[in-house]
Amino acid sequence: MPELPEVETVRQDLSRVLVGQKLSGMEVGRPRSLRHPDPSTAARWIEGGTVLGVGRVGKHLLIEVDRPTGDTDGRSLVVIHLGMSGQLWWLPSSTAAHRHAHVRIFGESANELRFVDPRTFGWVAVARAAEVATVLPVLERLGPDPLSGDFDATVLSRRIGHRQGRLKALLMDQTVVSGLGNIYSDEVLHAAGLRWDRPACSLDPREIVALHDQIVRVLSDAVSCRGSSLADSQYRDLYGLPGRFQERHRVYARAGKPCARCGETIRKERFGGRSTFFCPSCQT
DNA sequence: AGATGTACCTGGTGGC
DNA sequence: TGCCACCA
DNA sequence: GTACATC
Repeated sequence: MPELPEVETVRQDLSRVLVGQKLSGMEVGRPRSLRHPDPSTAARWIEGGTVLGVGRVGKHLLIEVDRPTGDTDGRSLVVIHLGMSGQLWWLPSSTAAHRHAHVRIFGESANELRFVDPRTFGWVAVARAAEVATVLPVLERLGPDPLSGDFDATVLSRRIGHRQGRLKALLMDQTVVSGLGNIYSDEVLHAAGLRWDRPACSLDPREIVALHDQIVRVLSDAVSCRGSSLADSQYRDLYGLPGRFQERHRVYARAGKPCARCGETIRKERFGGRSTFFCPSCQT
């Protein structure tokens, strides 16, 4: 399941191969995977354009394309969310078709960007720069990205406010802070020594600082390890290679094993229909 | 506002 | 081997 | 991973 570190890893690799690349077309195999607009209009908006840069906010990838032929303004944005099982592959466009390759974006170098997504929860959207906010309101509602400049303990404290909900729900709420999912919220909470079911507003200033610091530290470490690839899992980078951060997980998928910090047995509980891992002793 | 359940999908795993 | 419940 | 309905 791609979260911020996995998306950031793909962004870095994508930036290397895509910036300066001229795009020659786009093909949509599964309409459901294209959020906006229709396939032929989407193709028209990127055809002949050159990639200026690849950005990211939270779990969203933003590919910036200039439009030399542009009808209104000069730029388009290709926005991609990988959902639970989405992958992006950069390969020769002659490579054999794949059952779950739902969107293909062709580069001039005879390579293509393939959006592969078995579970189909991910999506691709194309928007003209001026209409992004209108067409994808979800982007406007995102909370600060932890690896950007606008996230500090004060911001986090203000965003926690008087929220009574559980800490893990807060971390996974993309409108509070963007990029954390099931794996990294568990890892961050363990690193900060906080229980997942603490009411968010029960944190004292010292704990808020610890939480902020560990959000930044855990995500940064995970990026430098190129993300997490679970045993049965879905995440692979642009070239099909797994990340290494799963080797550093301290709680996620480690139920029954000893806590690396205190030796107590890691527990697994159910929260919001998904697994939550924590140390019952050193997370308070 | 918060908690809970359901829906959207496919594929791999482990049990019997 | 097939079917199925369970998980991501 | 997310959106939405319901208590």
